[in-house]
Amino acid sequence: MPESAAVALAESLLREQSQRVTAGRRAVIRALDRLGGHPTAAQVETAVADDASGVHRATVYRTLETLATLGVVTHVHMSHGTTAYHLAGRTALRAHLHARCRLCGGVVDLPPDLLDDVSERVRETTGFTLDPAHVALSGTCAGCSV
Amino acid sequence: MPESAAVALAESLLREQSQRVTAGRRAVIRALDRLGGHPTAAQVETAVADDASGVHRATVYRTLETLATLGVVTHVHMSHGTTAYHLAGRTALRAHLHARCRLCGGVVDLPPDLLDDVSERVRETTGFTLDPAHVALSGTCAGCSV
DNA sequence: TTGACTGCAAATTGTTTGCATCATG
DNA sequence: CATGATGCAAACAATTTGCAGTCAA
Repeated sequence: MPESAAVALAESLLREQSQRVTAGRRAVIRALDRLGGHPTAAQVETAVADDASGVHRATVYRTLETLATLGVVTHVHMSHGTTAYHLAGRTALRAHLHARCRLCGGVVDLPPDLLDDVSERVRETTGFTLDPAHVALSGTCAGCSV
Repeated sequence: MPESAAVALAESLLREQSQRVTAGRRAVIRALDRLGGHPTAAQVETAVADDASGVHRATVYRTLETLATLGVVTHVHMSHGTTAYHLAGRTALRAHLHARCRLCGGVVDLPPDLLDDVSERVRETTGFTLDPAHVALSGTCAGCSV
């Protein structure tokens, strides 16, 4: 998906759900698009400040939460207590999984179906329904394992 | 493992590694033993206060960290940013996994080998080495799924 | 005795909230 | 022009740190 297309899509998703497209929200969406990867709210805040200054920290958090509930962005909780966000492309019918390197903090994407059979097994034996996309797994990445 | 045995074991593990056995540390260990389950640092703090008052919050955190590095306790990071602890029994050759209900906050234990083949697959394909015991998986428990 | 451990208070980090004001739809 | 979004400042929760005093070994 080309860069600005993701931004346009996000804005139209807002309008579809009769949400206001404000300068702050647009700045957050642009920042997410520009940053790519899995930025934390704090990183988005910094990026927004670089772009369109005057957008307050609280607005960034409120906007990210709103966008998440509208399905415009996806969020993952990281092991050390922060939350990472990224734009949910139209093609992302299902959110992929994440693993975060405990040493360098880098995040790698994992296939969405990675834990399907494990989830099934857990549900059968314990009644617990896993939602593996909601938290990042932990470990050490290839670069840090040397 | 009987209750006081776990406490005695923890203290001897401290001595073995030439660490001081102080009143504060003992209170933390007793609290962990008494609480059972997967208490957070804040819950341990409260329990310690009930038992032997005068132990400071900072001491509880420092003690839990020390005990963790010494292998006396195990810790798991929860999705909402807290950390849960429990005494690492001698028999726990390998730490089991955890899943936390996003609705009620309850923690269920999962078998240690649950993600063995998934981990293997991830390592082969991406070079990332998972450590699945380090973070709690997320989802909804049987009771909250109704 | 002495260095590790503790208490205290204050700083940090990440995030949220109440309220008055502002601007989108 | 009404309602929902924003800025601001202050509250928040969980955790950490510097420092001086204390105590286990």
